[in-house]
Amino acid sequence: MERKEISKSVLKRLPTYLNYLNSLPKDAATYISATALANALGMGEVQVRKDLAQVSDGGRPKIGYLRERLIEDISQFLGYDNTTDAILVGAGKLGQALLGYSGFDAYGLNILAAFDANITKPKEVDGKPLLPMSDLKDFCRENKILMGIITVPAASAQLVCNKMIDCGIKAIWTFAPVHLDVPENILVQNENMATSLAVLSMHLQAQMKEKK
Amino acid sequence: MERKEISKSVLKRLPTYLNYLNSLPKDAATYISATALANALGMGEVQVRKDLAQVSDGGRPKIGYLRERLIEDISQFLGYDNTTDAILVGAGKLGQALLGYSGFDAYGLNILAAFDANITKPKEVDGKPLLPMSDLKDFCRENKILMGIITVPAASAQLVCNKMIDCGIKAIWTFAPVHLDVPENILVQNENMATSLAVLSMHLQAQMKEKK
DNA sequence: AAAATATCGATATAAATATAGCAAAAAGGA
DNA sequence: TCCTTTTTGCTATATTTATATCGATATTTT
Repeated sequence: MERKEISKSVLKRLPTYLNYLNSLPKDAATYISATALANALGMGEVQVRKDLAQVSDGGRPKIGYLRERLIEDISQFLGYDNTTDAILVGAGKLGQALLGYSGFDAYGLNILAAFDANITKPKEVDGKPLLPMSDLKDFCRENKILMGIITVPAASAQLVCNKMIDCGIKAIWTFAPVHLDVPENILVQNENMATSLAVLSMHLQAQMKEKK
Repeated sequence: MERKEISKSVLKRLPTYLNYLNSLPKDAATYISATALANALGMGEVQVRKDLAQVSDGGRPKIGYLRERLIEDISQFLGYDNTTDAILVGAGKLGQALLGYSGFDAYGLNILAAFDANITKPKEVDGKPLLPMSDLKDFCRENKILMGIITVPAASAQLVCNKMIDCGIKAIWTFAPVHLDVPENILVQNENMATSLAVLSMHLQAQMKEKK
C-alpha cells in the first residue's frame, strides 16, 4: 500500500476502526465490509470506505476486507507495530494513572520513566522508575526519547515543555489546560478536557431548552 | 448577545480563548484585540475574530474587547457559570484521578459521587462518596443527574452506559476506548486517547522520514 | 449460464470550515 | 480639524471534508 497524504480527520478515525476490529471475537467472519463497519460504529458507509481505501487496498467487491489484513494495514499505517518510547513529567494523580495504564502498548507507546520536581531520590511506581528532574536530560539522550507527556499543573507546563524540547523531544502530549508555545517542528497534542466538557454542557443546555 | 447556531469547531476553540484570558495577570491591559489573542495562541486572526463575534458583541474598532466582559461572555456561552452535577462510574486509577482533580469546577463541572462494581460498602475518596453500583439509580434520581463519566475498562463500558441512560443521564463522557451505542437524544463524548496518540506517532514517523 | 445482489472504488456534488478582502468606526497624533 | 492607524465585522472566495451517485466486479442464487 503506497502512502499518500492523509487528513487529520481521517487519521483520527482510524484508531476507532482498528479498535472495533480488534474487539471482534476470533471466530468472527473472516471478511468485513466497509458497510458493516459503518453500521456497527454508527457512521456513514461512504466515509468508512474512503478512509479504508487510504490505508489498505485489500477491498474486494461483494466481499469486503480480509479482517486480519485490515488490522495489519491500519496498525502499520498508524505505526503501532513499532513501539515509541516516551517519558512522562508530573507524577501527580493523573501522571500516575497514565504511568500505570497497561493499555498503551497496544498503541505502540511505551512510557519508560516518570519525572517529577518533588522527587529527589529515585523511586519506583508500578515497576517504572520515578526520577528527579535533574536526570531528565541524560535519560532522554541515552534512550533517544522523542515523545514527552506532560501532566504537571498549568503553571509549570510551559517550563516543562521547554525542558523537553531542550532534551531533543519532538512530540509532546500534554494534559495541562494551557497553550504551549513551541518551535515549528515540534508537535503539541493538547488533550484538552475542557473542549469535551464544552461540547457536553452545550448539549445539555440545548436539551433543557428543548423541553421547556 | 443573541444566541445563534454554533459549529462544533468554534465551540471547541472557545475554551482555549477563555483559558488564555483567565491566565492573564490581573493588571494586564483592560482591552484585548482578536489580533492579540491570535498571536498569543498561534492562530489565524480572522478565525479568532469570527469566533469571538459569535459569542460577544463587545468588540470595538481600534480597541478590541473588554477583557472581563469577554471572559464573562464566553463563560456564559459555555455554561460555565451554572454548574452541572455529574457522577462517575469506575473508581480505578483514572477514575480517582478525575475525582480528585479540583480544576473541573472552573468549567462548571461538579462530580458528586463515584460508583464502582467492586464496592459493597460506601466509602469516601477525596471527600467524595464512593458507592456501590446498586445505589446508582436512586442517587441519580434524587440529584437529577444529567451527566455521567465512564472510567471503566472497555469490556464493561457499554453495560455501564446502558445503566446510565436508564438512570436518566443525557450526556456521557467516556474514557473507555470503545464505541458506545446510544439512542439519538443521548450525547457521547469519547475522550479517545488513541486518536491523540495516532496524531503524535504520525508526526514522529513523518519527522524521521524527513531526516533521512 | 444468466440474473440478482452486495460491495468496491472512482467521480461528482454538497456542506462545512477557514481564509481573504474591504468598508466603516474609533482612537491618536499631526 | 483632518489624516493615519488599528481593529471590527461584513461579504466573498477558497479549501477542506463529507455525502451521494454510478459503473465495474465478484459472488450467490436461479
